[in-house]
Amino acid sequence: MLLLSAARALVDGIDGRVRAAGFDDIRPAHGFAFARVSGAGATVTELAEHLEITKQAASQMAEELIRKGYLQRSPHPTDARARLLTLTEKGHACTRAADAAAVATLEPLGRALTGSQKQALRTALRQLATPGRIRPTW
Amino acid sequence: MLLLSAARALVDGIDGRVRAAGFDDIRPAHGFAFARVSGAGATVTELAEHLEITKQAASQMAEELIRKGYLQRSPHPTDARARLLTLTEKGHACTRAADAAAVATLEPLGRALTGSQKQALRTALRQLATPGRIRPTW
DNA sequence: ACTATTTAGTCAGGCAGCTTGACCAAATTT
DNA sequence: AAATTTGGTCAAGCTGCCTGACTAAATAGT
Repeated sequence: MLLLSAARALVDGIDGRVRAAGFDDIRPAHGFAFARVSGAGATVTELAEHLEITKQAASQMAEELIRKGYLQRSPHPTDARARLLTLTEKGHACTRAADAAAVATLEPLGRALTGSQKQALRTALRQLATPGRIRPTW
Repeated sequence: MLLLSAARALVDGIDGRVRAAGFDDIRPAHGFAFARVSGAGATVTELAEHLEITKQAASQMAEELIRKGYLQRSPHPTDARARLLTLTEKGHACTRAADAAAVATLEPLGRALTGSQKQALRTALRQLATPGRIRPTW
């Protein structure tokens, strides 16, 4: 229960700060999409695999984020079927805000724990976490 | 990310084991309902508050869990408007299975950590967790 | 080189789980 | 005893996901 509550508090904390920063038309789930698209970009199919949803659902989400100005589509450099999704400047600004929000949310925790406690925390979470399977969909 | 992944792994682990135990017609969200209903029981309104959803949604969920044999309705002892939701024997069996599933899922973690590491983990999670707001709905 | 299969993506329709709004009956307040 | 609040349901609608069917480009097989 503590673990679930902490996870929820983290998501709520980040979401609240991101919204407060002016990005109030997106949901936490979109953050997981941004994480995959940032960097070299991603195709709809790659996004779908990362989020563990169907291509159709990923396509809809991409459409929404494009419409809202966070993503853009460009022709894929090597595959004429595919189209590359990348962050717009607004998308980059939003991920920067999310990073800052995460830091701010975790800051009191960072101050409250000693170095060895942080280490123990990482160890425990890593022990439990399954690689991949990040996005909570329940 | 580690924290979210760990939370997801915990939920997936419990869900998988509960399903494997034969309770394959319910979702993790129902576990949070059982937690509130178990004990002295609860009304639809109390359930709604606990799950942070509307009364209508809680009513539907209760209806479903009654239909599937996990809950039962009885007249409320002191309020003729209200009806008390309680666990059936099947509901109790399911919560026992869920408890066992949680223990089994966390068992490797328990073996891997020293006492002081467990203590540090609790401290850290408690620091972050908001009282109430357990159910992850994002 | 030509056919067959796979892969990236979209269109269409449907469903589950939630919402808001309107309402009734019992309890509580004034 | 009238007015308000509270517990619960009915009805309708929305959203985010799903399955199924399809097109076009890439890749594999012969």
